Amino acid sequence: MTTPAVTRFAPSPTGAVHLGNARTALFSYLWARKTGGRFILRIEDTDVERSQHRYRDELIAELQWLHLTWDEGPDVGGPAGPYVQSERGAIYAALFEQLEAQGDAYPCYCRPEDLEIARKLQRMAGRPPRYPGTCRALSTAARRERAASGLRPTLRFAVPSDRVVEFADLVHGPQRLQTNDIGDFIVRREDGTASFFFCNAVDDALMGVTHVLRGDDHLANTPRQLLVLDALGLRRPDYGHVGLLVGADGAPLSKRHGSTSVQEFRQRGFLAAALLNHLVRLGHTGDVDRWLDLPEMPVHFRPEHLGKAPARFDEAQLLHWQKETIARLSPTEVGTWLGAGGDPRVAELLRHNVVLPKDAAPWLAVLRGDLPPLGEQERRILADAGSGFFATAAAAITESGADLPRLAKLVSARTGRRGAALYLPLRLALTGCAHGPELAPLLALIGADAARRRLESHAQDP
RNA sequence: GCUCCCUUCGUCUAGAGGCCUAGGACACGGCCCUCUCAAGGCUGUAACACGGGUUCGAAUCCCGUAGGGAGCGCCA
Repeated sequence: MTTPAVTRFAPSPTGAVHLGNARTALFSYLWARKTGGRFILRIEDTDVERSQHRYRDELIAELQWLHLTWDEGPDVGGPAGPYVQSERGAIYAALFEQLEAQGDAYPCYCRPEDLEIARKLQRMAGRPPRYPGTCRALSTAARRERAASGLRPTLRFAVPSDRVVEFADLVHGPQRLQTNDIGDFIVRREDGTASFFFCNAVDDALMGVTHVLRGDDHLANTPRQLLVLDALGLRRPDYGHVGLLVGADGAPLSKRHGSTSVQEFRQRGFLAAALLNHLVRLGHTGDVDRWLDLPEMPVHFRPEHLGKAPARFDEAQLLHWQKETIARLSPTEVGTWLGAGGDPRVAELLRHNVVLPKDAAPWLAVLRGDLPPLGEQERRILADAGSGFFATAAAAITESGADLPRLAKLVSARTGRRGAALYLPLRLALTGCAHGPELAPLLALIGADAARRRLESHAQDP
């Protein structure tokens, strides 16, 4: 358990960082930190169509926001660079050559349209859609002929027949798959770039990755990658396929579930530590229930407790960790989190009543003197206290100032009211709301003058 | 269609044949504390998908069924 694990996060810069990806990144990060190993960031941008620089920048920004720091990566370098796949063409080229020379790969001249048709036919015939092997047996002459006619081939891996690929999945246990169930797959596209099955596996091996944690959706594809690695004589990493992260309805997380990217949660005002605390419990159980700071998470991370079943993302639970996180923020941190940037006393006052920054708005309005309309029940409580009560209170505040204990003492002595009968009408007159933050600091912030005016406004009515 | 994977309270999960009249956390309800809300303390409701085996004994092992998911791409 103490052998240092080299793990990685290998996103493709084709969109915002999804929660599911963030979770596997977190698990990988924790594993490396737990064992004193290394955590690598690798950018898988072989899909030139969809990859964008801004996504890469965003992705890095989100990981930094989460404080998931990497030891090797595109920005910090490292011994196995470059860490961006689009810059690793030369490395792949040599490997393609080796594969071809060994007879483990062959050029394929089939056109996408033809393959599409073949797939359809196979499906209709009730057979799994697989590459029929058209180009596998092409003679050298035939290959030359096609090449001469200007066709640019892809490179296909020649999957050996009648063999069984076995591996021990870190979370699913022993796996075996017949090679006959796997069609020859493309390792190099027509444009010369490497395909996922190839470069993803190869880079893991080349970068010394020992443990690959990824989503369940890759489980069935792992044998292909193992085949490539074996053919190239590269070391197989251990693979762990964690159950997918799904929405509340059990369907794969998508836009219709609301926020699904790290960015969206950050923009809504969720704290990184809150997100981390929720994610670390999705499809994983540590050895403690309590809120954890990122630096102490590795100790409590238990790879053997990674789950196979899909986990539902439940915002109610995220909210809980958000509250826990807020409770641990320093006053200045609360201030910056709430935006306003202003008074630390305001931040301190609101921190227990706000889970997202937007929740602060009504209270900031109350401080400004912009009270919410009174409800039926609130009016009844005010009427019950009576205008005399508020006249007394307004008079008392000129003596006590914005000092609640003193004010309460005076008003209590003069009206005989105490407890809820005393505080509730005061709170209502002052804030317009029956519940909210502590009244004493609230009063102090409202100030004696504004408070007196609010009390007086209720002293008029009959 | 074929192959593979998954299935414990509403949710996240503990559980690796007897320790389980199934434990914890979140959510929900009640009580306490309290000017209110939040927090905190106590407490309650609530689950082994189904059907067969194996066994003295099964949430745990085996086989089926159902439901869900993934893969079979010049996406990753």
